Amino acid sequence: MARPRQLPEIKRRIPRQARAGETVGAILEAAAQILEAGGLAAFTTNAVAERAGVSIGTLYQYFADKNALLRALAEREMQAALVRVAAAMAGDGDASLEGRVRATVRAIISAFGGRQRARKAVVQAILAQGLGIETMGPVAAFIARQPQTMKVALTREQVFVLSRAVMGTIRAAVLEEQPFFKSRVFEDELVRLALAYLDSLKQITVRE
Amino acid sequence: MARPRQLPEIKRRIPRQARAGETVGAILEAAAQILEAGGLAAFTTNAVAERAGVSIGTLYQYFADKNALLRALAEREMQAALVRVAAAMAGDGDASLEGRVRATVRAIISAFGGRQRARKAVVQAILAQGLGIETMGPVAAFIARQPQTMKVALTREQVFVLSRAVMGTIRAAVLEEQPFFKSRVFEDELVRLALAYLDSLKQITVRE
Amino acid sequence: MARPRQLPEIKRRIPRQARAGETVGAILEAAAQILEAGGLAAFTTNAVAERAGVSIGTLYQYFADKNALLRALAEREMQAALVRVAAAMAGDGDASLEGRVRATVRAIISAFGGRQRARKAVVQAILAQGLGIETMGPVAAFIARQPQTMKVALTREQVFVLSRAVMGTIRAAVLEEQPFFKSRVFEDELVRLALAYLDSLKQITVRE
Amino acid sequence: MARPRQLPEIKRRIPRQARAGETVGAILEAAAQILEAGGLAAFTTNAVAERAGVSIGTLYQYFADKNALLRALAEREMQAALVRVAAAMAGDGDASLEGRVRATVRAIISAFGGRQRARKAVVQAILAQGLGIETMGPVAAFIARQPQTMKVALTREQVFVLSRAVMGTIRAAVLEEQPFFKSRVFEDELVRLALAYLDSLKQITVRE
DNA sequence: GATGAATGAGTGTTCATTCAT
DNA sequence: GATGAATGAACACTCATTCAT
Repeated sequence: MARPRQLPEIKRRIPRQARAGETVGAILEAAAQILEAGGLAAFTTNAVAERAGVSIGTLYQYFADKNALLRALAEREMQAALVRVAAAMAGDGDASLEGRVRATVRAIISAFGGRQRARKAVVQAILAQGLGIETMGPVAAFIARQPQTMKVALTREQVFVLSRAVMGTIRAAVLEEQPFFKSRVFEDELVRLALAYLDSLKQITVRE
Repeated sequence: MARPRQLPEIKRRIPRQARAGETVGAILEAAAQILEAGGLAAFTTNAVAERAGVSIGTLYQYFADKNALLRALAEREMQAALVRVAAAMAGDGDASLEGRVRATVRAIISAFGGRQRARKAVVQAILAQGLGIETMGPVAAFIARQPQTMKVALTREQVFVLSRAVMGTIRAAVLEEQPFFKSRVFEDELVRLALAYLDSLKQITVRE
Repeated sequence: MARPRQLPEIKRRIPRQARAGETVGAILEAAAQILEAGGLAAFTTNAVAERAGVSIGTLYQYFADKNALLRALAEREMQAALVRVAAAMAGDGDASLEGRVRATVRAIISAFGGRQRARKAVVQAILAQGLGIETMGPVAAFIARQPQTMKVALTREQVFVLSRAVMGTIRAAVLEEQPFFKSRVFEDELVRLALAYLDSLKQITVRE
Repeated sequence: MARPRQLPEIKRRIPRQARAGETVGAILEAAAQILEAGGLAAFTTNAVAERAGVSIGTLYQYFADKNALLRALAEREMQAALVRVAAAMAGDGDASLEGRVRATVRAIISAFGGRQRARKAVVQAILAQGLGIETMGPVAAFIARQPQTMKVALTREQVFVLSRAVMGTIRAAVLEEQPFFKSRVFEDELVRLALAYLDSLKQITVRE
């Protein structure tokens, strides 16, 4: 009959017992599965709770509302993507620009490879919340940092264009479910795109 | 969006009278306004009907369901974008590759410039319906056609990368509401991106 | 996922068809019955809709929320009480002060006589909404007007004490479900209370 | 408030240790504070437990359910009011009828003076439980006893009218949050009301 | 063709209460 | 005795859609 509002907080309760940690994990995993199986339309708090094997009340003990759950999921997914990218780069001996660009592109593609639908839904949901790509920030920032190892100083517009062109193309391939998504050919073209753009910047920079 | 499923048909009734045509137009315009003002959350069939000044029953006389309305709106917007792109190219004397690329980029940007929120919402909604960019196909196809005027034959992956890189970056700027969205600098970088990629293809093609 | 707020309005839709008018009446009647039968605890919007024989959606087509329904009910009840009081006075030939006071007291008591529980619940609910007795204002104002026919000018505190003493006592009898509620003896004491207070005011006024 | 019914018992466990006594006290104080700060809407068992610094489980160790907590609170408040009334009378040398009536009225008013919101909420809640004024009984009984020191024997209806008229008027002032609530003028009128009524009874009694 | 009253499945969310630890 | 994670019935409310008029 009345609802006092609070500031948006992702988690309502910090789990202090071991059991609680498992519960949160189960809920997030269930959320990802629901999203994967039925997209955003099937993503209801009741459905998530049921699949997680917990009561709806328990879900709300850890997540303030539906959006908080979505945000937490997005963060988890993005964190995982970041780890993959970093790992891919660390394990690669090829320190050339192309080597690094390729490793990054590949890591992002493979990060989007599993559970495409879930990721798609998460992306959509995040956008719908108006949170923009900021939530995906870590990955974008990571991409943005790479050119700094070159002698080229990028403007913010150039960083934006480079990172969004690569990620936007990958995202389009995911969303459109393109068959060549994981092919070597596609990867090659993305690498070419990034290198060509960086190369054109270097020439200009040198020229001036 | 709930209820019994039927074959997806955009329009339930083809308007044959002038009055009916006006009604459809009014509904679509109302839909765009609602979307612009309140985003997807405010986009309810009742709200659209009310703003259009028709009864909810009348709305359903022309649109099978909410999604059909959204699809029709997307088509209208895309058609308009296409007209702008074509017009921009026709009116420009600069027939060089850069001239054409720039005109295209500018047309797309300006197409997204008005009613950003509405367009954002439409894009989200279209994606949510799983229709992918196919609905945006005409524009993508248009972009894809341009390189053919060069001596370069593009593979489908290359067409995809080129078109999605440009559109994806623009879309990201829209969705993230970047301040430099309509700046000349941003436009320059997009042009550079496209030209650099095309240039890298030419070299390779020539080489082989 | 989001809820735009609106100003509190009692009715959401003004019924324009005959059918709608009946529906509103049925809903209010059902609300009164539910309240009468089970008190505030049983008063759920779903229960009211079901008893009214309409869908929950229809209820919300006419009442913005649960409180709006309660407010509408309170107004209806208070209006009815007012009519009874006015009618009681008009039909009585005894124009003496005691005659008028007695008629008023009797009308109020009998107004509270039917559907006591419903009235009790309405009163509680109105108070819980923080609307205070203002909603019951018409009756209180009516009471307040009576002494003006005497030669006594009452201060606002005196009007308050007189009206609330009478109504408060009656209300207490209702809420406590006192057995003597409708007895002549109880009525006599209320009349005595009002007359004694008025009399004490007159003496003072005269004196000064 | 839902769930299986049991016999109404206020306290589930009688605290025998000092620590337990403090716990009960802390819970009641927390309950009063919550009520004062946020009204009945904010009064949840979890909120009370949290503010009291005990776990929800502990709260339920001492109070069978939410209503029991409310009842205990009402009793505590009423007891405190009673003490004030008694103290006010004992310390007053003016043993005249008016002196005693005035002291009583003043004590009740001041009892309602602090933490008005909490008291208002308690009153509402008690009424909502259908417990009526019986819980407030001690005070009413106390009031009722006063006239016995006179030579007037009151009927139960007269006791009821006298006590409820005074308390009802004060309660109305609290609930309506009247600005003159603590003014001398208001107190005067209440005293006048009580004396006038008592006086009218004496005359009648004497006459017959 | 148009209307708009009516529908009702479905959603997010709360909170009193229990019980294993 | 104390804890707090878990429960789940219950509720208010929305909105796409239908169909009698």
